[in-house]
Amino acid sequence: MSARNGGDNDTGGPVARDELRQTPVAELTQAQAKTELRRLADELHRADRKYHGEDAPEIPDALYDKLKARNAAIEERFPDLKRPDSPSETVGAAPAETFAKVTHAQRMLSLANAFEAEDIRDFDTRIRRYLGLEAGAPLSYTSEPKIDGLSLSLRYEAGRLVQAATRGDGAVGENVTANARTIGDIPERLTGAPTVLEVRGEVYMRHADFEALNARQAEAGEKTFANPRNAAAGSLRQLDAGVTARRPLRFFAYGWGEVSAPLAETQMGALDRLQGLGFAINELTTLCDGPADMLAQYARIEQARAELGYDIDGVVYKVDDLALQQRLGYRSTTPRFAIAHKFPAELAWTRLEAIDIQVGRTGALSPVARLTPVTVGGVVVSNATLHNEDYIAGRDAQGNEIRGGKDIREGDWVQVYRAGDVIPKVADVDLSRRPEDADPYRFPETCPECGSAAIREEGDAVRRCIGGMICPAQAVEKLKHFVSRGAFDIEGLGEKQVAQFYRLGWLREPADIFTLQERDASHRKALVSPAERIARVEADARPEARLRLAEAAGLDAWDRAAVHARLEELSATPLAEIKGWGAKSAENLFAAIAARRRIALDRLLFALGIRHVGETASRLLARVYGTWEEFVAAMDDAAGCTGPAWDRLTGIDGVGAVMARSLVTAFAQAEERAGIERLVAQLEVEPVEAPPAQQDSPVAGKTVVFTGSLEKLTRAEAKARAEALGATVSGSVSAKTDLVVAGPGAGSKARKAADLGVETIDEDAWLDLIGGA
DNA sequence: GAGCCTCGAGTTCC
DNA sequence: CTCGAGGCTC
Repeated sequence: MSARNGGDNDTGGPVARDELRQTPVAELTQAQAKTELRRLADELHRADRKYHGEDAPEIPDALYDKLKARNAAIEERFPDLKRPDSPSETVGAAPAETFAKVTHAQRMLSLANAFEAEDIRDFDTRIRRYLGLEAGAPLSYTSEPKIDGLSLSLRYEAGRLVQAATRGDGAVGENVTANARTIGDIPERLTGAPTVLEVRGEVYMRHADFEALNARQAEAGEKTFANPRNAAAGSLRQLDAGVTARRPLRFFAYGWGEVSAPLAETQMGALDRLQGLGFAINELTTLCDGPADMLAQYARIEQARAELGYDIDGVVYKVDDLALQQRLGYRSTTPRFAIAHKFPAELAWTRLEAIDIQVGRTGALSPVARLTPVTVGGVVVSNATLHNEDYIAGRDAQGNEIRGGKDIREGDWVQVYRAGDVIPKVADVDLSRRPEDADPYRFPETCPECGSAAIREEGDAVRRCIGGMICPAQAVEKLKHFVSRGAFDIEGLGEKQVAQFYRLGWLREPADIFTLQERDASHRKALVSPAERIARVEADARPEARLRLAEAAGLDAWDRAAVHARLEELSATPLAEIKGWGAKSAENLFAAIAARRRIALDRLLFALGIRHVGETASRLLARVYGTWEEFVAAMDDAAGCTGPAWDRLTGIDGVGAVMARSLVTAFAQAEERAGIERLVAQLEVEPVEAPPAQQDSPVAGKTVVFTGSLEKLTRAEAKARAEALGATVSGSVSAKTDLVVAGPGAGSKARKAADLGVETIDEDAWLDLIGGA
């Protein structure tokens, strides 16, 4: 147990023993319960307040946990007595359901990965080439262990910690300020820091602390964590900062975001500066003078790994010179000046019990390995992806043998690892342990969910079910996609609910969502009769199909008559009276659905789930066509895959022939089109304003060319923005070009611009010109 | 036509 | 997170 955690329950002293001699919860009277809840609330709140900044907490952690457990038990037995200030809710700060979102002043990027020595040498070569350095020129890098925790950005203004945010998707994270303040390694105040300073680093948990925490959790009857990283993540993301305060979290600083004044001229200098300000910097951080030195340092850190006392998953190298870092800049998701050299993934052998096929929303048949559960990298894995047909067969997309041509069979012993420490994959097969009766796996040529043909297009890696909305798996996945975050994002209608409603026959397609309330009011929710639902699953050879329907109907086992009766009953029962719903949640659901009848064009386009058309493409299309009517007309006009409408579509930067054909086909096919029309009939589609071409912008009427890589904008965005400001964007530089915006890596176009005497500026200058935002 | 970069789609476990 | 494939640049 760490020094920070007061002690074990048996060291709790008289108070603890007294607490434990309480009346069992089951025997409490109402009045006793009420009194005790008040006392527990007082005590726990006081403990939470006292905990911060004092060496010795008022009560030991084990007792704190017991009091909290008792409070929860009493609340469970007497829910009506639960206090408004219940300690089981958020302590201190105003109760919040989730963390507030925080937009990072500077994006928190991830790092490119390297696995081999070769990758590191390539990294060095690439950087030298990019910077135009000669082979022998000196170039140093910092190296430091890559801590296996979660990244955190700390914002200090005038030396005070004002905000702590998780990485999130890099652009927007979660505000965990109250929690970060409870971490001992994170200073509340800095002296001598720039006015604005964002410190970035990793929150982690030491092995010993992790084990002590798990022991405590187990004793308190709460869930234990699979590994220190999960424990650290789970602890930081507590809505109750009082809980975080009791978790032994630590913090290493490794970088920074926005700063009002430079920290130093080198990476190493900046880290020293951060250390001087009071941050912990990893003690294994060193300076390397080239790839050979970096690899030697990698070997040293790998050696030291087992003794460190905390998890690391590789080594990070960064160009030391900050001016060079700036010249190298960033790609869309990673800096060019840094790379993470990952340790080999942990491997584990286990038995492949079965190969199952899942059907996705596009009809893709994906094989999933069902494994005898095995621990890999601290997590128990029982499923793993097998990618596709070729991967199982031991062939690559060109039909060449891979992995020595070992085909994977049910019953085999397979080697599993977690790619990027997350996604379990099957890496290898032990042929010597293959059972004699193992047959080569035959990839199905019909859809296991609906029996339709599953066809593999020429040159495609995946086999797809052609059943469309006939296929229950595709229908459910389409519905899930429809309600997902970037699409309709209907509160109270998540994956579980749509799957359930589909099984009950209440929803067949997205349009049905908007008629649900009406059907609910008339006590006839089912669009598919119970008899039909039952016939459907009885036609399915797999017993789990029946079981799933029975479960959706709220039964434990398949019994045709009972299922039929339940389906009838549920269809006729208002949602508000169905178990697990209630008046308020039903009301909220219908309100949320109604609120989404008005939907922005880009969300609608994404929600349709047309192949190759994702979030980004939907946004582009919406900006170009503006309104639903305009968009549909364009799809119809382009149906022949030729003509001006087709040219306009494929002329959009980011839309090629494949996506265009996919779009046009979706609107031309009678059934798919009818489904779309049924949906849109329920909606009011908000136009997306292609910001009106401004006549007065500094670039209005000019011809602009973008070249090289842009860092703050995608090319498509840059083009759209420039056009919105009245500029014409061209692909090649000519005498007619007014302005060239050249990012790093610009080649022939920048040279041509120089030859022609065309004005050339960099991306930042461009953003200044058009007014930033 | 090759090579790079980004997007889309599919994946697991908590 | 990773793979595959689409789309763009050179």
